[in-house]
Amino acid sequence: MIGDANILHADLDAFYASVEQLLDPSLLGQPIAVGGGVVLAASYEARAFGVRGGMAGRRALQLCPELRFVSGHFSAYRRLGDAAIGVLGEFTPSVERISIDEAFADVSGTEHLFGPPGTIAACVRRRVRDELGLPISVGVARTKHLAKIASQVAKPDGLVVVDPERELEFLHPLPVELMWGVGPVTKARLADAGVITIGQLANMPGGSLERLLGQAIGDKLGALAWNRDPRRVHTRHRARSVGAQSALGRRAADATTLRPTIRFLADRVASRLRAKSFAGRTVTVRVRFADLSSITRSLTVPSGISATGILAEIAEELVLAALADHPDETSVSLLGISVSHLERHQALQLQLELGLDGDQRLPGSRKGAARWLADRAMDAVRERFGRQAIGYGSASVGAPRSVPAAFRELAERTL
DNA sequence: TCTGGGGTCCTAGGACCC
DNA sequence: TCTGGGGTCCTAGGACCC
Repeated sequence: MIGDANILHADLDAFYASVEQLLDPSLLGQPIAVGGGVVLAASYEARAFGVRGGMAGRRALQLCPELRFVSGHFSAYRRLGDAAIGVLGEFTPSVERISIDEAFADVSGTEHLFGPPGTIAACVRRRVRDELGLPISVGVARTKHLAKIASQVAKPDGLVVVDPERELEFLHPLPVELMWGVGPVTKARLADAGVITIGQLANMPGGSLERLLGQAIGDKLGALAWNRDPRRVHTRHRARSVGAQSALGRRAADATTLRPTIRFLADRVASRLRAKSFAGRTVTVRVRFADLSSITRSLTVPSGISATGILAEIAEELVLAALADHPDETSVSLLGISVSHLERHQALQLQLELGLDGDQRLPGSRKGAARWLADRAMDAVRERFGRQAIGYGSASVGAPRSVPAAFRELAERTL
């Protein structure tokens, strides 16, 4: 006996662009892009010309000369995204938020209150449209994977309910790239093997999928293609890493030039960690060169880090090591810092014992304590007066201008 | 045609331990 | 001295997602 189709996947359509069209109705029906140098989001009218998120603004304009660029209203995205997901939450507490504009919900056991899942989905769509003015597509199915595919098929502004008796009939004719985990590389590998549809993937001879894509991915896709998706909707997720990066155009590949950016990034990451009482044991830096090739270097230390200064020093050492390994590269186009192996931070204690730069190895280092206290004092000022109010000298001027700070904050996941 | 920022997961080799 | 096997951790790279 198979279960019922109780999983909803709700996804706001072209979210940022739809909000802009809501705020300024003269943009309705127009090809618009949020952003400037780079397209952060494009309306469906712009997508019809091939404009896509992440595309260079110049390229987008070539594809669509009528394209209008608008600067983003990021606080409105936050408010409206929260409100839309909040509508789902009025039907069930079992809501798993995936991003600003997307969530799963499990409506098992709510039928006596609100009717069958398809009715709930229609109601969610109507309410988001009536109360917030935004289009949202919803997929309903027995598994998360199928619900997600259904919402993609439903777009724009649609609803698709997959009958549990006809799941494979629905799934197998669809192209493989609709599956979660199939991107451009995997799609191309499958195409080389003559596999275009999910049904073809499902029927590949035993073992050939694993040989083509590796054990884990092969197994996973094989299961998904037969709609064996064991994942449940969970309401809470634990973050595994925290990071920040900045594109730099072209900067000279030397420590003096890069130090302010390293400070800026370390400050962002470490203050987010401290805000939630986390620390991390592994520091990873990413250096992208002018030709867009990139490398990473990482270091794992015995106990967690959350002080800006210590993180910045480790990151700088790693960046220097990376540059030393590539002496022919003379310019850097992006720097990133990320901290993983997160652990709960026991206030001051670990930081006191930490110490990584020279004499700080001594337990109970006064320098470590002083740094931690200075960081906390700065965090407190920012809490009252905002992030821009105060910063370490070099970090505060190191902020690159590529993307608004509000966009960074919108993309952050809560720890 | 040269693209932002914040994330997750997988692979593979090497070090190290038992 | 060379040989086996298994497990864990770290590092680097890569694909993918929103």
